[in-house]
Amino acid sequence: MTQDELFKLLVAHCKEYGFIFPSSEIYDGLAAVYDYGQLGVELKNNIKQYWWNAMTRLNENIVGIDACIFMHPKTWVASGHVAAFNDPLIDNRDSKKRYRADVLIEDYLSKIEEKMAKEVEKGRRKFGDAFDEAKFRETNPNILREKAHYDDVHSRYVAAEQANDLAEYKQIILDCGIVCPISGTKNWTDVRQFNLMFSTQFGSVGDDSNTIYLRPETAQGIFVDYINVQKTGRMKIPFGIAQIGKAFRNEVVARQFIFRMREFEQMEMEFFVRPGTEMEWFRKWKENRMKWHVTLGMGEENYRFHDHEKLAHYANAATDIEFRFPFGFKELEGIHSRTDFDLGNHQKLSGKKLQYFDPETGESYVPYCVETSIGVDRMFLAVLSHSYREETLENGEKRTVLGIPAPLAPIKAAVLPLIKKDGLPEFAQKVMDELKYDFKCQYDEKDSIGKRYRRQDAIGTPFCVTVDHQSLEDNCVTVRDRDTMQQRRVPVAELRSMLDAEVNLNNLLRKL
RNA sequence: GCGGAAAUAGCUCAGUUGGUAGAGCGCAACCUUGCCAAGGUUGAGGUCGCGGGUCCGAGUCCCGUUUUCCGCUCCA
Repeated sequence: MTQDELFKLLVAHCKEYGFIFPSSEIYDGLAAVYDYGQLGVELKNNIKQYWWNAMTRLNENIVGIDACIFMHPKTWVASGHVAAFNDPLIDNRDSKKRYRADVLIEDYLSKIEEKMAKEVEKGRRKFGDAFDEAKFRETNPNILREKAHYDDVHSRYVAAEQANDLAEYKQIILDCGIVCPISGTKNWTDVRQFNLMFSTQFGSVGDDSNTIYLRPETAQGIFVDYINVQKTGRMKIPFGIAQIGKAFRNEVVARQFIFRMREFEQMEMEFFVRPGTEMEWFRKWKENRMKWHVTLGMGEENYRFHDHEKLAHYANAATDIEFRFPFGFKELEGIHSRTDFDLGNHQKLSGKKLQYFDPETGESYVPYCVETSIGVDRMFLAVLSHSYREETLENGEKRTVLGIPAPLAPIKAAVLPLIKKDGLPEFAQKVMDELKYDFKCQYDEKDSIGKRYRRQDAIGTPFCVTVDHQSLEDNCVTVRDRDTMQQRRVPVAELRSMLDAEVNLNNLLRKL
C-alpha cells in the first residue's frame, strides 16, 4: 500500500470512528474547516495537556496565559501583518502565474521611466556640453508624450491604491496593455484582495473604524500582555509565557486534511532573554523541544530539523522541527529567534514602556525573544498518521490498530463483561466505578468479546479489561494489551496503579 | 485562483442504450454462543451533493454550483 492510499484510509478512519468530521457536513461542508469528534477531542486535549504541563510545570520560570482572539487593530500594524499580508493579486490564465497587481503596474511605470531616461541620453549625446536636461525634458515631444502617460497612469494607480479599488487595478493593467512576462498574453483574471487575516465588525455595524481581525497567530497576545505578566508575576529574565489557543488564516489554498486549515490551534511559548544571549537560548529550546517530541516514542528517525535560509521579517534565526507525514517531511513546529522585533514595535506604537531593568547588569532593555510554536492539529495528525496500521494476523484475519502512545490515547481502558448475564455486567460496572475517576474508560457489552477487542483496537485503546465468571470468585480480571494482544490476570485492587503506570501523561514528563 | 477527476445508505461500492433504488459491512432490538471481527430472526436508514435544463420519464444526458482529491500557484 502506498503512503497516499494509507493517508486516504486514515482520513476515512478518522470520520468513521469519530475523530474528525468535515465541518457543517450536512450543508456540504466548509472548505478546509474540520471538527473534532468525540474521540478526537480527547486525543487533542491530551496533546495539549502534555505540552502545557511540560512548559508550565517543568519550568518554574514559564507561566501560562489565555489571551483573546480579538485584539486591538494596532496589534497587527506593530506585528507587521497588516503591511506584509494585504496584497492585490491577479492571475494570468495562460501561464497560470500569479502576480501582485500593484507590482505589475509599478514595473510598468519604471519601464516608462527607463524609456524617458534613454531619450534623455540620446539628447545628451546629440547636444554634448550644451545639453540642458530640464529644458530638454520640457520640450522633447517623445518625452512629453511618455511623461503625460506616466502621470496619467501614476495618478490612477495612487488613487486606486488609496481607495483599494481592485477593479481599477485591473483596468489600468488592461489599458496599459501589460502582459504576463511568461506567457506574453493579456488573459488576466480579476484582481482579488489577498488578505491573510479574517476581519469582522466589532461593535455596531457600518463603520470602517470598527473593523478588527481574528488573530492570525497567538503570539501577539503574549507580547501585548508581556508587561502585565512580568510585573504581576514578578518574573525575572529569562522567563517564558506559554499559551494555547485558536488562530485564523485565510489561506489561498488550504489542503491536506487538517495539516493546513483556516481555523487552527497553536501552542506557543515566548521566552524572553537578555539581548546577546538569544542564540544560546535558541539552541537550548531546539534541543528541549526535540526531546519533547522524541519522548512520545514515535521514532527518532521520523523527526528532523530544517534550518531556514530565508528569514522572516522578525527573525535572526529560525528552524523547523519536521515530522515524517504520509505526504513527506513537513513542518510540525517552528523555533524562531524573534529578537526584540515584536516588543520593540509594540513599545513604539503604543507609547508604553516595555523595558526590563536587569538587576545583574544594571541596564534597562527591551528583551529579546525565542519562540517555540507548534500546531495542535499538526501534532494530532502526526500522532494519528504514525499510529494507524493494518495488520494481518496468523489466522489470516485483518486487524486495524491505532497504536497511539498510551498516555495520549482518547480511551485509556475498555471494561468488558465476557457475556452480558450471570452478574458479569454488574461486576464490570463496579470496575468502571473504580476506574472512572482517574481514567477515561468505555464500557461495552455488545457483540462477541473478539469483536469488542477489535473495536477498541480501531480507536487506539491501550487496554481491555475483561470480566469473566472467575472474576466473581477471585476478584481478578483479564487485561489485554492492544499492541501485543497478550493477556494477563490482574486483581481488581491493583488495576488503578497498573493502568496509572502505563497511561498517565505525567510519567512522560519524568522522562524529559 | 487555474486545470483534471470524483460525489449513490454510517462505511466500501454496484446500478446496462434514460424506464419506480441495490449489495456487503456497520447500526438497533431479541434469541443462541462465550477470550480475538460467530450464527439466526426482525427492524431503522437514501427525494442518488445542491440548483436549473432536455425528455412522456433523469442516479444515468446538458449547464451552473458546492465539497473533496491530484497537479500548478501561495505559504511568517
